[in-house]
This record gives sequence, structure tokens and C-alpha cells, in this order.
Amino acid sequence: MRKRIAREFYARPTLIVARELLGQRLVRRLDGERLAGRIVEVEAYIGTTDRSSHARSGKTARNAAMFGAPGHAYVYLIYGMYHCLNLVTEAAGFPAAVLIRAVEPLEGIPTQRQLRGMQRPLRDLTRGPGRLCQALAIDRLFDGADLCGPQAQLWVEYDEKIPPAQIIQSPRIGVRGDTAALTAPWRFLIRDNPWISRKPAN
DNA sequence: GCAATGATGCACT
DNA sequence: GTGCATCATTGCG
Repeated sequence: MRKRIAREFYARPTLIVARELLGQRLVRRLDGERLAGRIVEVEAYIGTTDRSSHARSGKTARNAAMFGAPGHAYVYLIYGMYHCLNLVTEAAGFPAAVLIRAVEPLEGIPTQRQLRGMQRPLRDLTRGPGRLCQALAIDRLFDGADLCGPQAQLWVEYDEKIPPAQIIQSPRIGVRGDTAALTAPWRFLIRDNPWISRKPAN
């Protein structure tokens, strides 16, 4: 039986949490069924000095979860139609989170396909932050949800340990902000993994 | 290449 | 309070 990741794991520096989340299993319980995928691509958003972070201008109603306790979800709506899932890191009061950008589908795949609409190839099921939220039925109701408590319907389990040589760091996708934000290599992904959203620039 | 689609944040009254 | 540009994306042309 795989062990659920506890709050102490998230309560550490965000870049370390981001790196170590690669290979772990994201699990969503939906009507008693397990929907799950292996995390293969993430991005870190750290503090108010990160000009591309939603927390850059301080705490608001939308980003409040980022300022909350670690081990909770931060979910927001983007472009009026897609959701993005983040896992809150570091101590309460310090706004930081890891965006889950892509997973490899592992459990409940037929249900995930249904949630996404069947047309597209399996490869596109969970490749991208908006797509994986659709496939795992994650929406704003999960904003602030506890990933570590007994009632959790969404959590992460220890699964595969990724060797450091297999991990690539690159600049984040789709970020705005100043040069520092654009160039910070705070995206982590598994080398040559077919389920990542986009190949690294280099 | 670009429209879809709506919540958010910020400037300004 | 109101108006409007922006947006950590996706899918179709």
C-alpha cells in the first residue's frame, strides 16, 4: 500500500518540494473511484518577490490559499474556462505553491477520458494544467482543500523515486513578469517523459 | 494563428 | 463602485 504524503513534506522549501513531487502519484477520489496519475511536470511559485506569482501583490480573496498552511490545494480559474491545481508549500503565512502541469494517467482512465470528452488521443488526456484538472474533476471547490486530512478527496502518495540525472529544470511556461521571473528555472520535469506538456526550450 | 470565456485586479471616479 | 485589460490555457482553423 502506497503511503500518503504528510504535511511535513510540503512544509519545506518550494524548489525541493517541487523536485520531489516528480514521480509521486496524484490521487482523486470521485464517487468512490480512484482517479490517479504520476506527476511528471511541475512549476514552483515562490513568495511575493516572484513577479509571475499570483501572490506578487499580496494576499487577495483568490490567492488566500497560497498564504495558508502547507499541504492544501490552491485552485484557480484561468482564461475563464480552465482550472489549475497547485499544492501549497512552506510555512503558513509565506505564499508559495507548486503548480502541477502534467501527470501520466494511471488509474480510472476510462472515467478520466469521459470527464475530458473522448475525441482526443490518450496522450492528450492529462498533458497540461487545464487538461489534468478536467480529467481528475478538480475545480474551484478544491481551492483550500486539505490534502493531508482524513476527509481528503485529493492527495498525493509516494510512488516512484526519480534519479536526479533524470530531472530537467527549465524556465516556466506562460509566465509574465520581469526578466527574473521569465528566466528563473523553476520548472521541473522528467527527462524524455512522453506525458509532459511541452519539451523544454533547450 | 487566434478565439473562447469569465473572474480578477487595478486605475480611476 | 464601475470599467477594462489581463490571464501560470486549450482546441480548432
